[in-house]
Amino acid sequence: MDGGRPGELVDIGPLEGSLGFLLRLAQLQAFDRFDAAMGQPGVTPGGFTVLLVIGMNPGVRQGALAERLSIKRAAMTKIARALEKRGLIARAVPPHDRRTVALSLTGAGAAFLAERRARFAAHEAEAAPGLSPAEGRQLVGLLQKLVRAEGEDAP
Amino acid sequence: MDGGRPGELVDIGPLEGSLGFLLRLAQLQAFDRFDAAMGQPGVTPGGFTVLLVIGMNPGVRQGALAERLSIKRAAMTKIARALEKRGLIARAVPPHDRRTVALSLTGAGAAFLAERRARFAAHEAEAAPGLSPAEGRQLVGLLQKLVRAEGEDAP
DNA sequence: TATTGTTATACTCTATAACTATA
DNA sequence: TATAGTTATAGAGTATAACAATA
Repeated sequence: MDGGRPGELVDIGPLEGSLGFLLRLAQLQAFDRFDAAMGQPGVTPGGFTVLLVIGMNPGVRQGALAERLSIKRAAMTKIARALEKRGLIARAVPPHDRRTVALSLTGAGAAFLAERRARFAAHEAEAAPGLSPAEGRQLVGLLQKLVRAEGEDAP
Repeated sequence: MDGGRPGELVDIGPLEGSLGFLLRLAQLQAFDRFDAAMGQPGVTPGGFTVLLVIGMNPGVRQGALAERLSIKRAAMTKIARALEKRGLIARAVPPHDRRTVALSLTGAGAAFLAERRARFAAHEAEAAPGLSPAEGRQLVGLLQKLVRAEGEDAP
């Protein structure tokens, strides 16, 4: 697993300090850690995220949720349908605007979320293996700053 | 495009400081920036990465390349085949171990890479929009530390 | 006309398992 | 038997375009 037998050394040159490459590796690692922490009965990071945010915003419009999470509307439809099919969320059409769909947790969804929320909190607490708590906070702060700069024309 | 009309506010709670969620947003942004910088005639970040590393390690074994880039062998087969089909790399079976495949750039591949390498360097230079150069280096440093801690049992 | 959600399609990336040919 | 590459298959994620219902 060391990846470095003599004769097998591979020089990745400028990738060593490439933000894009490092983000990919970090996300692969984050996925693995999420799976390990949240465990067995099928929750993807995306699905959990959606459940969590619906729980915090009962009746949230499906499109508003998609926009907030940077998920395309078409993709959100699939996610929401799947969660509804599993009985974790309810989808209702409000009378005042019948184009929209309001999302909320079912009892089962709330229970499901409650049970995993503690695991998620623990997962986030030991968020960054190999980094001190201060470094972890620093990393999060830098990423927030980076992400907020997205698409802004005038700094 | 502001995503914040009254009545549309969506509280994402613990996601605000979630490393996994921020990594996803940052990677989406990095993809967009890569596309904008590298432009038109089809190079995915993955394909470019593979080309770049083959260029720096002529004759590299396909499996060693996959391991170094954290790409599964099966996936690397598809990528290498596609690059070969486009005439950008050559695949050769060395006589001393005929199970393996050694990868190298063709003339066209070398030209293709040379033409894009400057663009990539420029892309990396302005790597982190909204971050100062010092913050950018700090972010890269923290990600490197995070990624290196991956799978290590004894710190 | 514009917006919301839906469907269809496609492409990338990832993961797994079974197969082959070599060692 | 072990390894390198291949193939097949599956799933998640993303992106686009066209569509229906509603505003």
